[in-house]
Amino acid sequence: MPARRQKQLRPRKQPRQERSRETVAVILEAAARIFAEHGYAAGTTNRIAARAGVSIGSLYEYFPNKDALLVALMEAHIAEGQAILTDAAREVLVPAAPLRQVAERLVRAMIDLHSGDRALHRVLFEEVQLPPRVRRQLAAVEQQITALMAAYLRGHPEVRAPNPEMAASVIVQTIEGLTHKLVIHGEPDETEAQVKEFVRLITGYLTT
Amino acid sequence: MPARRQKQLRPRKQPRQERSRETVAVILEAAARIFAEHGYAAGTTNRIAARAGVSIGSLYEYFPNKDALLVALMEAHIAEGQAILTDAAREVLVPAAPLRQVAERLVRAMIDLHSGDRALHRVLFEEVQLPPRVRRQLAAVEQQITALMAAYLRGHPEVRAPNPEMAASVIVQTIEGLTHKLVIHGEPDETEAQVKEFVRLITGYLTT
DNA sequence: AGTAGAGTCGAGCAATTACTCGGGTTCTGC
DNA sequence: GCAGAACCCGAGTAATTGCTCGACTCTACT
Repeated sequence: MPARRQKQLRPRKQPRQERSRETVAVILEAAARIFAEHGYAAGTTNRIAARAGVSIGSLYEYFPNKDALLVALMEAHIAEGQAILTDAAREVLVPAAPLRQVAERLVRAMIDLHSGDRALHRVLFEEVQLPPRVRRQLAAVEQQITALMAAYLRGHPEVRAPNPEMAASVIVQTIEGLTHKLVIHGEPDETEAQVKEFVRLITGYLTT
Repeated sequence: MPARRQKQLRPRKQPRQERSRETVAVILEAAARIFAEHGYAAGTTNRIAARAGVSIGSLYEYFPNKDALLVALMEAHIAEGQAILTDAAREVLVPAAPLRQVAERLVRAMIDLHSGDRALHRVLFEEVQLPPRVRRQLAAVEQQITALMAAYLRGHPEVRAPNPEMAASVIVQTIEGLTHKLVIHGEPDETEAQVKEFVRLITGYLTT
C-alpha cells in the first residue's frame, strides 16, 4: 500500500547493458526475500539494496520508488500463475476428460502455485491493497480460467449444472479459497486427504 | 505488523470513571474508521486521536502502543463473530433440521459477518499478520463451529460422509472462503443467486 | 585514445511518526 | 473544602526511512 504519496519525478532508466540487467534481477531477488522476511512496511529499500549487494542509489536508478518493486514482483507472480494454470487447464479441459481427474489436476496446480513462497505470497496479495492495474490483471486471469472451465462443463455429459458460467466461477473460487487456506494453515501430512476431499466436493456439486 | 520494536514500558491505566471509559470507546471507534480508510501503516496514532477529538496524550494513557489499538479491534471483532456464528449454529444444527436450511442459514450468517465493514476487516485480518494470541482465538472459534457441525453431520440420516470431522472442516472453510470473496468482489445483485449456488455446493457434497 | 553516456555509489536531506513528559483540569471520598 | 487520584493535554523528541544528487567508474564506439 502506498503509505507515502507517490513522488514519481524523473522517469527511470531502462537497463541497456548486460551488467545492469543483472543488477535489476539481483535487486528483485533481494526484494522478494526481504519482503517475505519482514513484510512490506519493515522491508526497507536500504535493506533490500544491502541484501542485493548494491548501492541504494543503484536501486533507485531502475525503480522510481518502493512501490514499484512490489508491483514488479506482483506482475511476475501473476504471469507465473497464469502460465501454470493455463497449462493445467488446456491439458485437462478436453470434453472427454473424466471429472475427477480434471478436478484433481486443477487442485494440485493451485496448491503448487501457492506453496512456492508463502510468506512472499502473503505480502504481495494480502498485506497491501493491490493497485488497480494489478487487480485487473488478476481478474483477467481468473476470468480466462473460468471461461475454459465453463466451456468444459457445457460439453460434458455427466455434468448437471443449470448455469455453467456460474458453476465454473464457483468452482474456481472454491479451489482458490480452499487451497489458499490449506497451504497457509494446513498440516503437510493431511494434504493428500484434503485434496481427495476437495475433489469430492467439486464432483459432488457438478453431478447433482 | 509491528514495524518498530515494541517498547511496552510503563503499564497503562485502566479507565475507572465513566468519562474515561467513554474516551476509550471514542478512541477505538476512531481507530476503526482511520484504519479502514488508510490501512494500518498510514493510519497514524495522531490522526486517530484527532478523529476521536482527543489528545494524543490521552490515547497513550490507555493504549501502550499502536499495535494495542489493532489488537483491541481484532478481539472485539472476533467476539462479535463468535456470537453471530454460534447463535446461527445452535439455532439450526439440530438433528431434525433439513440440510438445505442449515447450509443457507450458515452462509447468510457468514455474509452478514463479513459485510459489516469490509475495509476494516481487510486491515484486521489480512494486512497485518496476527499475533499468536489472536490467532489462537480465531482458531478456537473455528474449531468450535466445526465441532458443532460435525456432531450435526453424524446425526443426520441424509448425510453420506465417510469422515464427518473432515467434512465439517471442509464445509466451514469453504463457506468462509467463498463468502469472503463474494463480499469483497461480488456484485450486490448477484448475491442471491450465489447464495443458492453455495447451498447446492454444500448439499451436493454431503449427500454424494 | 578520446569521449559520451550507461552504470554505480553512498553520505545526507527532508519528512514522517510513534511516543514521552511535565503540567494543567476535573472528579471523588473524606 | 481539600487532598489526592484520575483524567486530559500537546509541543517536542528520537528514531526511522524513502529518496536525491553530485562524484566516480566502466563500456562501447569512432
